[in-house]
Amino acid sequence: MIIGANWHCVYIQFYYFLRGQIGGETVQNLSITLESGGKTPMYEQLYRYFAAEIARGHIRPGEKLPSKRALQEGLGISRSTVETAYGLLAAEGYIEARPRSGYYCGDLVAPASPEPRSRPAPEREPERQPPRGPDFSTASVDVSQFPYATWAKLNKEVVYSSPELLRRGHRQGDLPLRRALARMLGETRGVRCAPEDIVVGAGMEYLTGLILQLLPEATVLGLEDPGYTAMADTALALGRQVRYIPLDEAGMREDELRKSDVNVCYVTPSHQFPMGVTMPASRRSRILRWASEEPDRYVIEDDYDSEFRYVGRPIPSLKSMDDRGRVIYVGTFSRSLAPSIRVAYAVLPGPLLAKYRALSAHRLSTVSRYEQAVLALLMDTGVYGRYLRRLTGLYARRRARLLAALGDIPGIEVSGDGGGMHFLIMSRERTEPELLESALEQGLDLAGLSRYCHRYEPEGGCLVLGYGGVEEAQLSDACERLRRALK
Amino acid sequence: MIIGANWHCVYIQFYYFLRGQIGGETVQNLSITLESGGKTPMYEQLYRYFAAEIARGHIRPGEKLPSKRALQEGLGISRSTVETAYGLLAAEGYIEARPRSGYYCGDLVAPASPEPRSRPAPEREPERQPPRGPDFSTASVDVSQFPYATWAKLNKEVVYSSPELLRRGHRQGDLPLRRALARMLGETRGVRCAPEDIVVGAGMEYLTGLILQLLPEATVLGLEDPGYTAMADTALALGRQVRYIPLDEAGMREDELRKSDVNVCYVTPSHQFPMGVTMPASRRSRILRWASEEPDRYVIEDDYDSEFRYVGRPIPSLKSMDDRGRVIYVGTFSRSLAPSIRVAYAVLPGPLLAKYRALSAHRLSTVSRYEQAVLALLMDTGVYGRYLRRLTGLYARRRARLLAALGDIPGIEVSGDGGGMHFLIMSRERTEPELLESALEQGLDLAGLSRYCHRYEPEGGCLVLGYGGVEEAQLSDACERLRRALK
DNA sequence: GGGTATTTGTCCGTATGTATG
DNA sequence: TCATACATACGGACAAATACC
Repeated sequence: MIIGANWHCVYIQFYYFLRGQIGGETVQNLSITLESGGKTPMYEQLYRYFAAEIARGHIRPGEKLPSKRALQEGLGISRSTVETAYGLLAAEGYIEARPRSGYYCGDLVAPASPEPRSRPAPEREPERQPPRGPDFSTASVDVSQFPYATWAKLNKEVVYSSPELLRRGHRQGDLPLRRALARMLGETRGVRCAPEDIVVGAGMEYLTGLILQLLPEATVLGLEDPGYTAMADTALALGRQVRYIPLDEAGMREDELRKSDVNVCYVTPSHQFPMGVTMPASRRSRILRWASEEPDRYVIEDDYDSEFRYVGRPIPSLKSMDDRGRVIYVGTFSRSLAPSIRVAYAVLPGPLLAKYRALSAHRLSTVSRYEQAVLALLMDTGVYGRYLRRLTGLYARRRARLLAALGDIPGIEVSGDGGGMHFLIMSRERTEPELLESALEQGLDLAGLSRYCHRYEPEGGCLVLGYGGVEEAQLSDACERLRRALK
Repeated sequence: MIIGANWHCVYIQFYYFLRGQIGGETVQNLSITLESGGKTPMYEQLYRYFAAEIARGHIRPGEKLPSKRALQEGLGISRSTVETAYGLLAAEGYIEARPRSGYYCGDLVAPASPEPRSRPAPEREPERQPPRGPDFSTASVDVSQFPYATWAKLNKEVVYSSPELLRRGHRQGDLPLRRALARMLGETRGVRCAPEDIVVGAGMEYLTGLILQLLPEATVLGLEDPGYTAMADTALALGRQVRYIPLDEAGMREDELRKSDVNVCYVTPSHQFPMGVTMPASRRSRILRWASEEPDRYVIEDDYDSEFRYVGRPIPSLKSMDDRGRVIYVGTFSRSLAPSIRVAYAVLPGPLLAKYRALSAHRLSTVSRYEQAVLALLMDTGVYGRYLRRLTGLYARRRARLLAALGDIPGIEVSGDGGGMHFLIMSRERTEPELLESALEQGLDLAGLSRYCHRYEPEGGCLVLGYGGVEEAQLSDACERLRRALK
């Protein structure tokens, strides 16, 4: 850039939206920089720009050019400048005018394929392939029963209901949703809370990040080992210290918790991930006692997969047993409704709620108000409850078929299958890599337990088998492959 | 709790969704704890629970009770247990059975008003009142023209399009949206980027928080003074150091920036908030030069309100002039579409993108995929572009009327009115509190400049007047009130 | 609005433990 | 010790009502 010429140079952006097709074609970015006061008049710069773009095939035959007014406003120049340029282009057949419709690119001079842009796109991240074999990932859930029609109908109602829903909502989430959540949590999880105690946010990761920001910087977070690795990532990204607390058959060990310097622990009592154990009431009250012994101790209760339980009776949530305000309860719709519905919720104890309100004075909830309203209606009308029950039945049948298929294989033990959408397969005779390899030979991409472990070393090989995403039609085949892999 | 009796005690949560009405009624949480193996049989406990709830009016006449199967599954007990309990209740008139429909609360024994729950709700946060006078807040935007019908139609199409949209999407945001964004940014802001460089997130606050997490912990963030206060809140909550850099009539002062120890600065070049100045190309290139001089320096360009510009020519975005990969470009749909649509986007330079990918290995995008798809369609079909042009015209007319109304008032100066949805009113004769008070006398709740200032002290009184939210019907009245307040 | 799948009260056979004779 | 009755708890089959598409 020549200094001095700067003052005569005005950069102008090209303001224009293609009437594009949705699909796989290459994105074409048009961008002009015009100079006024230079030796080339502006109309000529415009003319040259479009002529070149058309000649290179970046604007293709039949494509609509921006209207004169759009260019005028977008570029901040006079309409006659655009008119002169378009006149030149039209005279030479680059474009043709359709009165009262617009200018369209002519079909005379286009090369066969558009010339590539000068700057190459950076290395593409490979897009996700649709999996061919059965999907035993613990992250997948069944969406085949999703109430599409109801969702679409409620959405339409909600959009047309009031312009108010386009304006700024409540930062903790809109009241109807929080009210519905408070009722649901009371009825299904024994969590007595008011809508005022609830914060709604865009997904569990966002919400746990938010909670960690509400806790003092000196917080030492205790995580389950093995456990949910994303929680560790979130904590470390926020600069919080992390300790790994071993589990036993009742969940996080309270004695180990006491030996550590942890002051906030994160647990999944209803169906521990990945071990699948359910924390019994005795351990729950021990953990609560630990939390109540120091003023800044908290328990983050991730009520993971509590919606799905097949054997035994429900155990009350930690939060429902918490009379000291030591439990931060979090839950999500990602697994009960769909992973792409990014709504999670937290019930905050008073001090944290106050800190949240002070911290996020100017913030809004991170969830679209339309989606909040649809969800609230879904719960209030009972559709969500019925859907949950149907899903539970579906998963229960799927689990039963899988367990039956695995039942008579010698040397294999299944555990953690009382609820949720995954269980563990343990083999004393074969190691995890051996198991994974023979699964891969059957076309099964399974997960080993070790990826969730920090210090813990399982005896023998362990696989974590999620069945939420296994399609019903593939189930027989999936069972067969599993049997062959594990035999 | 009696130790020893623990082993015979099984807690059971009441699993049940009301077929509720949507509305203002008090939330009623029901929750049972049953004991099996004690001396009272379970059906009797159930019976007593419901009888008490009905007698207290917590379950009201005509209300539906949970189905036998819902209770059976939810409580993990037998259906006949529920049946016995319901039979007793029905025999005594508490409830009545409607075959093949459900059990409903009878209307014989209900008290006039429900007995309050034992635990009182915590102090309620006052819900937002709808403002009566004209809304001159800078946070409000005009949603009267929002394409409701198109939004609802596209949403329906999207919901029915594919179950794939319920599954886990791309963590940076789905490709169609990023592709549409890349094209739009190229066309309107000269930002040449690939969809791979874009990260979509739930609102500007979330995204800036994310970006700050990608920057080293030792980062010192330079903010505009006066400026957007939420950015400071976000940075401080994440434990980042903050410096305030003064402005001049060209935006953030580069000389002051150099004097400071800042290595990442946050600027709003297109229409500075709140001063409303547009950073000229010369200052932009100076800021860019500053950023390129040290390896860890970055500029966060918040292209705030760049969509709306009324005078002069567009100035290219900083990002479009950035050939060293020093600019993090961020934008949002909150102001161009609606505040409740929580979608913002960032264009990350290579190293930060790599860090993002490493950090968020297991995360998903925080925006609902349905909403992403609708937005992509809105852009691809040109609806969004046309809507933006219509909005620009609307705001331009509104601005003109306001400026005309203020034009002949002596002692008043207007500035920062070249674009966006707000401008500044300065008075050399009256102080800010005086101005605010006389505005309040006219029923106008205006914002003073001082609330956005850290060290900066404006000469005379300054008001920040946002006109995005002033309703068209109220405009004449609003002008009149303003004139009276400022005279 | 109409066809289909699911939900729901009802009825009924079964199992287990306890009290009674 | 054994037979019987009863109380309590469990789950399958059926047809109507309802929800969902």
